[in-house]
Amino acid sequence: MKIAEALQLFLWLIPDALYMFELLLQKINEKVPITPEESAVCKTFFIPKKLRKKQYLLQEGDVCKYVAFVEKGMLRSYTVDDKGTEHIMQFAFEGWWLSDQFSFLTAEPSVYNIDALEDCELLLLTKPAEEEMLVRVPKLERYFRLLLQNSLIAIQRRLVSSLSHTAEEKYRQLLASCPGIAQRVPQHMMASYLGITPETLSRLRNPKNRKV
Amino acid sequence: MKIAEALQLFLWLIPDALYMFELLLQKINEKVPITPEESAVCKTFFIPKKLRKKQYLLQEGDVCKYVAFVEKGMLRSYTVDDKGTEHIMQFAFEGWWLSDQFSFLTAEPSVYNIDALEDCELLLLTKPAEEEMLVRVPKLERYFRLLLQNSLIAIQRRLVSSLSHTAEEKYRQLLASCPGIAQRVPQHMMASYLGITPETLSRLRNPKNRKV
DNA sequence: GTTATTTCTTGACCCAGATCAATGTAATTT
DNA sequence: AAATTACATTGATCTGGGTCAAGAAATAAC
Repeated sequence: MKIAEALQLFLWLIPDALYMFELLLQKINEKVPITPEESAVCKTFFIPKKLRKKQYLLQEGDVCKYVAFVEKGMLRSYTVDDKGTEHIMQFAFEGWWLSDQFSFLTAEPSVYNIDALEDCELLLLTKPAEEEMLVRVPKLERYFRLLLQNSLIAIQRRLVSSLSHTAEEKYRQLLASCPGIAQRVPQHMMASYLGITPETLSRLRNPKNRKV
Repeated sequence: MKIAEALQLFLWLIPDALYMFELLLQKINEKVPITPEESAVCKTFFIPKKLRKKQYLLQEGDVCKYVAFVEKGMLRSYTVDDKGTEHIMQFAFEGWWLSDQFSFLTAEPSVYNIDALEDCELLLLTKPAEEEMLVRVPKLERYFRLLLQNSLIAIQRRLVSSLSHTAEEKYRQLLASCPGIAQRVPQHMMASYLGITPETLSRLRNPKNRKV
């Protein structure tokens, strides 16, 4: 608790870090209305962190110590296979959470890399901080359960899509579920996310280039 | 609570239903050791149910009211697309849990069907029963979190596999992660689970039939 | 035991998407 | 501004797995 109080004081002194919580609190309130007092308590548990483009938040082999809330910027998680090919598992934009749940929960080394695709402002939460926070603001249990639920549904939908849809259908579904992604993410990364080659994605975006 | 007590008494009168809890309690104890008293409390919340082969536990459009623990037998969950093709999402054997988490949690109509592939003995848990049980035996919170965690990891692994492996690799991975499945599940259902056609699966099982 | 269904195998053929390769076009770096 | 490096397009060609069709085995039904 001493550390949390010191952090609170620290944040007070740095106006820049103050409005970093805006989006987080807004997102929480959308699902679980909380009082200003609870908001204040909540804030004390997060570690603000800025990440420059291309910097790692997590590297394969390390234990994932944080779940990250994205206030600003964009990240991705991915694996690298034996041939050196990257396979993107997830993107995360403003208002999204990202971590390796498995490594975070079990404290086993992660098989994922997470890095910044743009300069980022993050709010990090450690396991002990999360637990203490849930004791102090029990309402948030619900919020975190909803998050887990949503990610389970999203990944199920993606699995079905990858098993029974064509490349084009998968691409359309991605655009629909995440509008604006095409403007921010390089094409070859979307291809990796969809499990298709960059060439195929390019072709289906420019129907003129289709084979005869 | 009255209902739970009545149920307890009822079970006492039917020796057949008594040993139905063996596997469940064993599975729980593997992950979260509980006392005999806690076991006894735990038992009162489950509804034993037998299901004949081909009977439904859940039909598309209905709300999923139960999570099911499989004491005996085997089930599957699946969707049917607009062309009438079945897409199998999951199998569940003895010692596994099965439900549509999304429908169960949100009480919205399910998009899945769940039916029995063999005669089954199940233990059903409703949402209110689950909540009450977790209050009475808080240790189980951990058990259920572990379950959710594991299913998230399993589905992630399957997604990676479906995006970047060949049909043969996916099949091998299925056999490895679920030994004995080939002896119990019809081949065309494994094909559906893997997102390939029955013909392709047949060919890769009999390498002689490979094309030249 | 015979018939009907369901499941599995095998063949011939086709196509979506991969691979290989070359060129064009931003972005970064120096 | 020139030079690297990273991304995107386009073409030519190949292939894993799909589709269609017809038997063969195995189960279930009567």
